[in-house]
Amino acid sequence: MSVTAAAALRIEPFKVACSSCNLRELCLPVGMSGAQLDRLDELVALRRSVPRGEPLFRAGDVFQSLYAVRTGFFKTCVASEDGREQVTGFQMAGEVLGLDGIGTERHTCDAVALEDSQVCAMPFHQLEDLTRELPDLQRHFHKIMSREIVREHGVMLLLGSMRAEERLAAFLLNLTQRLRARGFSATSLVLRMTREEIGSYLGLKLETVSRAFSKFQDDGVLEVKQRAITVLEPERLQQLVGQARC
Amino acid sequence: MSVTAAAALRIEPFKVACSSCNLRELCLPVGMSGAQLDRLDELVALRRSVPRGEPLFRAGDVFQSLYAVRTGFFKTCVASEDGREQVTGFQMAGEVLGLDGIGTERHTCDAVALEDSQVCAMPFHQLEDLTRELPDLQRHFHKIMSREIVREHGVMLLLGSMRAEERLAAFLLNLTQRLRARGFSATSLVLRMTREEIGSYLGLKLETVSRAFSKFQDDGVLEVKQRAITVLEPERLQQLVGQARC
DNA sequence: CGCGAGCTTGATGCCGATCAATGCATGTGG
DNA sequence: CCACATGCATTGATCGGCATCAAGCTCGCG
Repeated sequence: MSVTAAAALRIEPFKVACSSCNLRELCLPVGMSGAQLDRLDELVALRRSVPRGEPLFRAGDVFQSLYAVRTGFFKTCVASEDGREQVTGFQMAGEVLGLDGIGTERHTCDAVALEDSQVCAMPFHQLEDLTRELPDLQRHFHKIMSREIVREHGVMLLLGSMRAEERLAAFLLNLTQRLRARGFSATSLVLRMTREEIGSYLGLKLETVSRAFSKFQDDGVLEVKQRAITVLEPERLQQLVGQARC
Repeated sequence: MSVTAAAALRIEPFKVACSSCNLRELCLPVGMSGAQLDRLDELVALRRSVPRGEPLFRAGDVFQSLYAVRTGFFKTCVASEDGREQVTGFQMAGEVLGLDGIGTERHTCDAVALEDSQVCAMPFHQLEDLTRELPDLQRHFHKIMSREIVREHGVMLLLGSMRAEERLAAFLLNLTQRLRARGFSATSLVLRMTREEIGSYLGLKLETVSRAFSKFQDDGVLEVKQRAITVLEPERLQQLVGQARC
């Protein structure tokens, strides 16, 4: 589908429904009953397509909705005044985007599609209203926010105390785990992001990321063909992450 | 009343009440009316004292309550299996502890008092119930979680792309801002944490933190006497943080 | 007073940044 | 179909910032 055709279909003609979505075990509706799902369906009325390279939202944009990734892949990144940029996360199907905007009513980071993607938009104030009626939904929403905080703790640990190869190993293990949870192979994957984006996320330069990939390949831990990665020895990646520094 | 509540009241005979707390403009009750505050007062029935060096909770503990710091100072830290530790934050009066535990029903980090401290415990399930009745409280609670996410984005930027002196400058500016919001001097402060804890938070070794302090002192930006810091030229700290890398 | 925890300061070395060149895949126009 | 441009990745050489190792120093406290 061309970019312009995708734009024309910005409001999808198909009925968007959590109740019939194959991501409902990963997304916001986890653990909700049929009647509850119907209520959520009313809320999630809008599906949006985001072509590769385009932002779903930008820092400074007024915050209105949370977004659940339906298909595709995103990165979120923050920037300081002087232009330094930091990728703060990568999001795949079933994951939620936009939590950063709740605090200030404006988004504080950019969310950019790394491939042609679709999201479900959930107007936040309506979602808040609904969570007051549906305790299960409220509970789950709070868990999603809390887990994001815990995930970021993990990234801080990585950035604060791991060496380059350990960081990349942790990153790859995290990716494969999330892919496996979505029914994909845990051993072969195609990276959606560049070496530079991986580096930004891991606090490394792209050359260092590239060297680490090559090292892993030389050691027989991975097979690397540009962005196509095959994990040959996952347990050695695991070792690397759990290893003491020096 | 539970045994533990009775114990706490023996230590602390005063009625704990958000409505009469001088932190109500910084803490959970921000922007709430008198009637709403009364409801919150019912919830926050328990005050707990935590002596310096003692944990308020530990990773693995069952999650039951959020805690608002009333007096004192805390650090939170996560550890990986191999013993690496990362300080993920420092919390002062009016700030909330325990958000990490919501996702898994267990705490995922340690919260340790850096000086003799007091916290208000808020049983989380009761808080959730109350937020369903008080939209203002719900809104504010969501903002607190979101701001924690945004704060961590900032730390990721710091850890991923700043050099040692920039990190320390950013840290000091953040501390002084928060102290000023509490009515303290923005120029003179006493650090509650060791060089090692600062280093852990900033992804540096304690020697590097110490050298950066000395450098700032030599440059006339700070006066450093062990943990007593005087900021002589805040604008130069600000410069440092906003500066491009090389 | 002497001990110990925490802090400072110096010397050295290493990891990853930087600079630079080359390789490789994709796309575009002649 | 080839020539060429472009974006991304790899690889090598060099450099620099921070970690590491190792003494001293300061201050509070029993």
